[in-house]
Amino acid sequence: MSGASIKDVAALARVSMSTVSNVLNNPQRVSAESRDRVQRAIEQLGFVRNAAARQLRVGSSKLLGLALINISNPFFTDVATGVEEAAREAGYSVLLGNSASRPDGESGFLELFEKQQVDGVLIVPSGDVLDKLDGLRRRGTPAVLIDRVDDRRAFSSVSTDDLAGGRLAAKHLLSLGRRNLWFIGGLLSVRQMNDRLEGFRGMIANYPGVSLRVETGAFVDATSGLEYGRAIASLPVDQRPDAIFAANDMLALGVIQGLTATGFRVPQDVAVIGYDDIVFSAAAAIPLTSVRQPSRRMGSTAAQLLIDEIADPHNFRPRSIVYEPQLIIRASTGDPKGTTP
Amino acid sequence: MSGASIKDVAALARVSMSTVSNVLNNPQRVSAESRDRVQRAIEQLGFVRNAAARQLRVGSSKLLGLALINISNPFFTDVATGVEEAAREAGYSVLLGNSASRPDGESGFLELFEKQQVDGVLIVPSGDVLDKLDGLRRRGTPAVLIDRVDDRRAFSSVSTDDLAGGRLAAKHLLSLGRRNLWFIGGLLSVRQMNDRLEGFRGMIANYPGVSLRVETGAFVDATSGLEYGRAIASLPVDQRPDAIFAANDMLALGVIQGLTATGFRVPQDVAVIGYDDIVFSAAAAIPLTSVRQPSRRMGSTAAQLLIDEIADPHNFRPRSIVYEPQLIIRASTGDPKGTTP
DNA sequence: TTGAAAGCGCTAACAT
DNA sequence: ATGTTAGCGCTTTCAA
Repeated sequence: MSGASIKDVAALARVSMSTVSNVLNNPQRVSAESRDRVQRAIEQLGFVRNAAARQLRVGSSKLLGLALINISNPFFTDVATGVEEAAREAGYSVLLGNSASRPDGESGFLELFEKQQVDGVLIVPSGDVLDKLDGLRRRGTPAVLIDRVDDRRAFSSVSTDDLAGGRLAAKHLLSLGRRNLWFIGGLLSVRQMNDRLEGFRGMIANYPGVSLRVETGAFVDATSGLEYGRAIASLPVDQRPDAIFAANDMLALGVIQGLTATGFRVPQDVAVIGYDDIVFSAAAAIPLTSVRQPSRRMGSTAAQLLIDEIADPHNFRPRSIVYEPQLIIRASTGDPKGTTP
Repeated sequence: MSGASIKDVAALARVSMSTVSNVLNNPQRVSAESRDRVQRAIEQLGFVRNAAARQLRVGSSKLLGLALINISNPFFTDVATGVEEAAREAGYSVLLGNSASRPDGESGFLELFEKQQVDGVLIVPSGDVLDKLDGLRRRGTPAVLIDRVDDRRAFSSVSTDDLAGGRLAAKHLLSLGRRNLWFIGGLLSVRQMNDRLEGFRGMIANYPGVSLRVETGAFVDATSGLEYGRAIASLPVDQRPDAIFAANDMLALGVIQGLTATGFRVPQDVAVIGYDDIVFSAAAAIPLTSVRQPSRRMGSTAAQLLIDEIADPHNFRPRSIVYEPQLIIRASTGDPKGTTP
């Protein structure tokens, strides 16, 4: 029924437990003959090393924890793909946590990660987890932030310049002649959100006669976007926007659906711009203009930073890597062909 | 530096290790006073239980392993969301594995799962893993298949009737008057693929004068779809399809992009139908007709089956739950409005 | 109600 | 080259 242990393998191969262990960890120290016998015994018994026991003894699990806000958003799965690539190359596996699935969100996962003795944590923070991460680090588990920086520069981070991203979006909409702008996003306590808004606002400040309305809520998914889009129809005409900056593409795609469902034309009546440039934005009904983040690269870079820190915790200096966002113009803000890749 | 152990907590609270353990596992057996002291010590030290040690002793990890083919496909993340919901309710956490990220694919993950001592495995199988799963079960780890059945009925499974799905697709295209049909999919050794094709083929057999061409390859993602779509332009006119059934929506979305990029009109020149009905299909440039699978429910049902089996392995009887697929008609096969939700 | 001690499976220091 | 043994942190009898 239950799995075979090193003891069983040793008995079958007529060697000691440490020889089996050496076959597993230092094959060169073992004679070819014993090695063969052990290998055969392992196969015969279907022996699989018990990681719990190994971890307990060695202290390291060769596991990285990755806490994501929402696994349904392709931006995050791209990040995850990047993380997995870099992790695999360095011999690590990744424990993927989807905060949305837990009532206690990301901090629930941090605790799971710590219990599971991961060697390090990667996190796309939404709530206020920095204190928790401090605790983790004090107890020996390093962490790297993805998608936002740590103002105190205590943790390494890999992010995109969200202030610049917000400015890019504003500049583009303003250059199109739009003057009644809306920002739609999630909680402004989430740093990324706030920065995108601040960049947006800052650029607008240079233009007199432009109005900005800020709509924020708890959710930033397609469904909530749809509701925002629909709600606009019931507003007095003079309160309607002629352009919307949505804090991520899922939200933007939903907003467009809501707008078109209630008879608005995008971009003629309302231009819409998103953030992240997820893969589906290019192929959307109305191809979406978006501020692109190099999601996959962010993931692999962050994993690399973390792995370096794990390998040499003493010489560790926090590093903040900030990528430049890139504006991808498509039909949702007026590119007539909408064919930009 | 490194984390505190039960021993440290015991020392600080001036009780024995077993009392600390009891506070953690059987609080009612401990006097209120000791409980308080222990709780304070735990907080003061930032103590977090070492899961490795606990697992080693108890044998159970309260972890479920979920092996997915490709985390970038929303169908799979929907399944994962369902799994996580059901798992969480039952007190389990899930270890999410993305086969695409490993050279050894899913079997690499099965080994990781076994090493990590998961209590059970959920898998959307692509390769031939049934032998591996047999081994796992023999060693005490049950498994449930998602998205396909086990012909030998040795494992429980949750799937959609892919034969029926294939027939649904064929019937729809034929009713539209299409006569030169293509099937585009991945490896036919993958059971789901093969069934979708067989259902498709079976329905076509009832119609004389209809041609079927089958194109299969290693990948079933948007990129490979794009290439298939493009390639059609370079074919002699009499060899071109007037309808394409793609084995999943990612592929279908890619095919449409490839077709439109080379000047074909969808659905006028070529109708395209996908499979899964991922969330982005409704909002695509040309809204995609698709065969819907209840992805999230499949995930939660599968997790439930697995958890039941873990709870009572002796009374276990394999169960196969098969959902009926549903045809969702949109513009890519001619619905003029393309507004079906 | 509490404590002492054995042992889960593995590795690593030490001995042979 | 191989074997013996202690111990990682926890839970769980069993005794007190």
